Amino acid sequence: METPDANVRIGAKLKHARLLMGLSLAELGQRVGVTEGFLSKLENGRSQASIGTLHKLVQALDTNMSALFAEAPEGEAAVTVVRAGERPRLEAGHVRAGNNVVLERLVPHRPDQLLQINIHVIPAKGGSPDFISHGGQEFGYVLAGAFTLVVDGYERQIGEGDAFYFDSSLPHGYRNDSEVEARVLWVNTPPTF
Amino acid sequence: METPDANVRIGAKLKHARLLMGLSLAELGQRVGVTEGFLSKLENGRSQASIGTLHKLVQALDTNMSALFAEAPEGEAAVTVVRAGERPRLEAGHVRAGNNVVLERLVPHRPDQLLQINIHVIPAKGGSPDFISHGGQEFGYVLAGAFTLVVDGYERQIGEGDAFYFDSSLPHGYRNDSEVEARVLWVNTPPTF
DNA sequence: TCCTTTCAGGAAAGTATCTTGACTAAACGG
DNA sequence: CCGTTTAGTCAAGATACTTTCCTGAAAGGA
Repeated sequence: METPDANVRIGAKLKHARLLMGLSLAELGQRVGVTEGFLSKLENGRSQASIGTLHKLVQALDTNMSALFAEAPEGEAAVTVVRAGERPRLEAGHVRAGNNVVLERLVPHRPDQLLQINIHVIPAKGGSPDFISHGGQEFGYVLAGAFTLVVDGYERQIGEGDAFYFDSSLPHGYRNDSEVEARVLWVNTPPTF
Repeated sequence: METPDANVRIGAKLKHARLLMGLSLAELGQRVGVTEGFLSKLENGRSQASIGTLHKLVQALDTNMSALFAEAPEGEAAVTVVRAGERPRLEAGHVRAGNNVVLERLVPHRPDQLLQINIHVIPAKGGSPDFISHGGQEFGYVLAGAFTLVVDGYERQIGEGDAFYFDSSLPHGYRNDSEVEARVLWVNTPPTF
């Protein structure tokens, strides 16, 4: 009847995983076959899921049971850490994702978020599907490889270790003419597409 | 539909400032004396505010007019690129710089900047001088090495490729207990433009 | 066997936030 | 005056999440 912290802890992890995937309760519920309301209860520790449902959940959320049940190392949810091997990879569902570009989400997507940060993995000969413009500013840092950034009609070659910065209202896009995959850490603010 | 771009730019800044204050459209509207709906339109560049309303807005949002109206540079200068070998290195003059920590500035410091991004080079056995707290949110990505992040009195080991983010209002600092230098890409959303 | 209890999960109403389209009233140009 | 803008309101709508109440199946007793 009472809700021991165990439920709250695993609920919080479920929520975190879901936000990282950029899913709403309804979307996740549809994929897993449970209702929005039940998921809400789960995330807030007001209900428990069966093992079967939990299994489907961790699969849909790209996690595993042991991660879910791992004792919260210390209990402070104040800092969110996304470990190197544990980032959800999004191949679609983002304006920018297309033409084989894969995004690795580094911060969960939530309404009060000021920043939106992903690693854009641009395959050789790949690029953004088209040019977009919106509010805010953006920044990038090339972790590996090189690519061509196109902003407001001007092209620039950006290489490993280089950083760039521009206003999001200018039409922008990119492509990778090289023979190797490029990995770019990309920061947007504010997250309005 | 004269200058849609300007409206979008200002709108984005307004939204950013509002999120920084943690206000909803309704709350801000109540303080300033306009409706939720109108604010929504403003933030999305679908309407313009009068000077009077704008003035009340910047006051409520703790900004000023000139920051709102600051324009992004035009043409080729629109994109700022900082090449890998050409970053200014700051050994002092920054709140965070101390105890041998060196900052490599990735974006030039300008008044209209929404983001502040540096690579923190934390030497072995080095760390931030003390704990600070301010407005906004911050994010980091470990380029190399490992270090210990301390937020709200709670410690976490962060390794290469890991990412983290937290609310800047929590007291935070870091140190490097390891034997090798750590390089962390650090993103701050400054409380003012 | 019957009765009770428990609980995973559903249905749907409720709440909060943001968006949008239709409208109004005041300013402004001629 | 009169037509045109336009800053701003109003209310409906779209999402996303929460909560209350209900059900049906399993698991006990006794």
